[in-house]
This record gives sequence, C-alpha cells and structure tokens, in this order.
Amino acid sequence: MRLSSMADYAVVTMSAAARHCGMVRVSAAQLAQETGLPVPTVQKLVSLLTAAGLLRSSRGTGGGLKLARPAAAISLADIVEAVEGPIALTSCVDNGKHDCALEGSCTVRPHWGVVNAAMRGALADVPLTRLAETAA
Amino acid sequence: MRLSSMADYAVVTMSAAARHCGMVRVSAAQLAQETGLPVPTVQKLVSLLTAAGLLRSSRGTGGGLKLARPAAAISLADIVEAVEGPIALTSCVDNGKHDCALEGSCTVRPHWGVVNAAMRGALADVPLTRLAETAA
DNA sequence: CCTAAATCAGACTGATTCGTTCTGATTTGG
DNA sequence: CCAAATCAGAACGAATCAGTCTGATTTAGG
Ligand code: SF4
Ligand code: SF4
Repeated sequence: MRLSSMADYAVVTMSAAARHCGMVRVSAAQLAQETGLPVPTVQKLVSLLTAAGLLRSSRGTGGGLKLARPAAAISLADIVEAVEGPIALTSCVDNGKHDCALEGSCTVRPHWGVVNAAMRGALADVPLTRLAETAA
Repeated sequence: MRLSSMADYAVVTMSAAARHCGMVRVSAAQLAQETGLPVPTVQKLVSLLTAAGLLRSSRGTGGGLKLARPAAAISLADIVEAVEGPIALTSCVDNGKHDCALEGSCTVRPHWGVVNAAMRGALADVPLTRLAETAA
C-alpha cells in the first residue's frame, strides 16, 4: 500500500517542470538541481515520462523537456500509471491477467473493482496545478 | 500502487473466516481448503492477523481461530494495515520517519496528507460483512 | 561540410523486500 | 503420562526495485 519511490520522485519532478511551463527547454540536470534528486535518477524518470506521453523531449545541444499537455490536464493518476504501470490493487482487477488461481472460487473479487475505482478517482482528482503551488 | 499478495490473501482468508462467525473453533487448514490457498501461507497469515488483534487463536488439539471483533467492525483498512504496516503512500507521510532527504525543499509534501487520507477512507468504508456476501 | 559539445535513451549491477517453506514450541484430549 | 494437533517464529530462495553507468542521437558553431 505504499507507492514506489520512483513514482514519488516522478511527481516531484513533474511539479518542478510545471513551473517552467512557458519555457520550451528545461534540461534534466536543471530539474535535478532544483529538486535535489540525483541526476541519473531524473534522467531515468524523464525517459519513462516521455515514453508515457506526459513530456516532450528535444535532443541535441540546448535541448530539454517541456510538458506535452497543459498542467491542468495532468493528474496524479497519470503520473503514477506512467511509472508503476496500471493502477490495479489486485491481479484479478488488471485487464485480462489471469494470474490468480483462485478466480473461480474467490468471493471478494467483484468488490475489488469498486474499491479500485474509488482509489483511482482519488488520485485523478488531484491535478498537477495544485501540486505546483509552493504554499500549502 | 498494487498491494502485496499477502494482503490480498489475508482479505480472502478473513472473508472465509467471517462465515464461521458463530463457530468458536476453525482450523487454519480448514480455511486453506475452503479458499484454495497453500496451507503454510494461511498459517503465516493467521499469525499476522492474530498479532494485529483481528483474530483470536486457541492452541492445542481441536484449537482454532475466531474473530476478535464483530465482522461489521472490521474494515479493509484494518486488514491491510495488519499485513502491510501503516498505510502511507510516501515515506514523509509515515509518522516521524524522516527517511527522505528532500523534506526541506519538497513542495508536494503537504498535499500527500490529503490524498493519503482519502485513500484510507476509501478502504475504511468497506466492512468485512460486505465482502462475506457470496453474490455480487 | 565537419567537428564538437550536450542531451536523451537504453542496458547493467547491487540491494532490498516479498513470497514461500520449513522446523520448533505449546496446548489439549485420551 | 503419552500422543496428536495446532499455532508461532525463524530460515531460504526468488523476484522486483532503486540506482548507476555507458552509448546513440541531435543540434550549434567553426
Ligand atoms: S481472484 Fe481473489 S485472491 Fe485472486 S487476485 Fe482477485 S481478489 Fe485476490
Ligand atoms: S518529502 Fe517529497 S520527495 Fe520526500 S517522500 Fe515526501 S513527497 Fe516524496
């Protein structure tokens, strides 16, 4: 019930990047300096976030990152899913993955769908704009 | 963002135990047979659940388990916390654990408290009685 | 057109945690 | 008193995660 450190750092990185919304080019090293995270870690994060379609990268001298979408259209759920994969509390909730041998006789399986939806909704209700605010 | 298999199995085990609410003695092997889980796994689960105060165990010949509280007073949050420890999405939300080096300059830290509370509330709203129902 | 610098992208290693299994201590019934 | 049955805790192996490193690609300037 604890999300991975990478997802946590990804949120911090995205929050830092949101403040440079207007600037087209922001280097990963600059974000690392602002957040205090190790540089290689930020590099891996931007790779994942770019592959997920949340960031747009430009290579070459003077290259950098920029948000692929407005900050208001990015939620916590998007970031978490980009780093940790689909949000599925149990293996039976995941789409079509029949990894659990108890699917036939499991009585609690139908209820997980409701809980999963509620949890995902709690994350989706937090847009990136709110996290970018410095004050509480 | 996926809870451990142990927590999942713990919920299944508790759900199975809830049907024997009136019976004072239910062996772990019997629960394993009903749920289809490996016997040693159930043994470890009942140990954890007993240590957490959700089950009451009786040793010796003919011993077994019984619910320490009424099924209506046990929620998903209780079971998850018993197996996985406190529900804390990030390390800074956990009580007093100063494991993260970014606490000083992290701008998103205040917001996690709200999200964490919402998530915990979603789990606490599901009592064990609802999971014990066989039909959806 | 070529060189060179700066950047992202992917692959590798070590460590931690998770999941499972096994053996031992304790208690009741005959 | 003996024996069976049960819970409780400790030990092992596997998988995933976090972190680091080196290489491919692209742009700017000479
Ligand atoms: S079928 Fe039951 S035991 Fe298996 S993953 Fe789903 S809820 Fe858990
Ligand atoms: S202080 Fe920031 S980076 Fe550290 S655990 Fe909390 S939210 Fe994550």
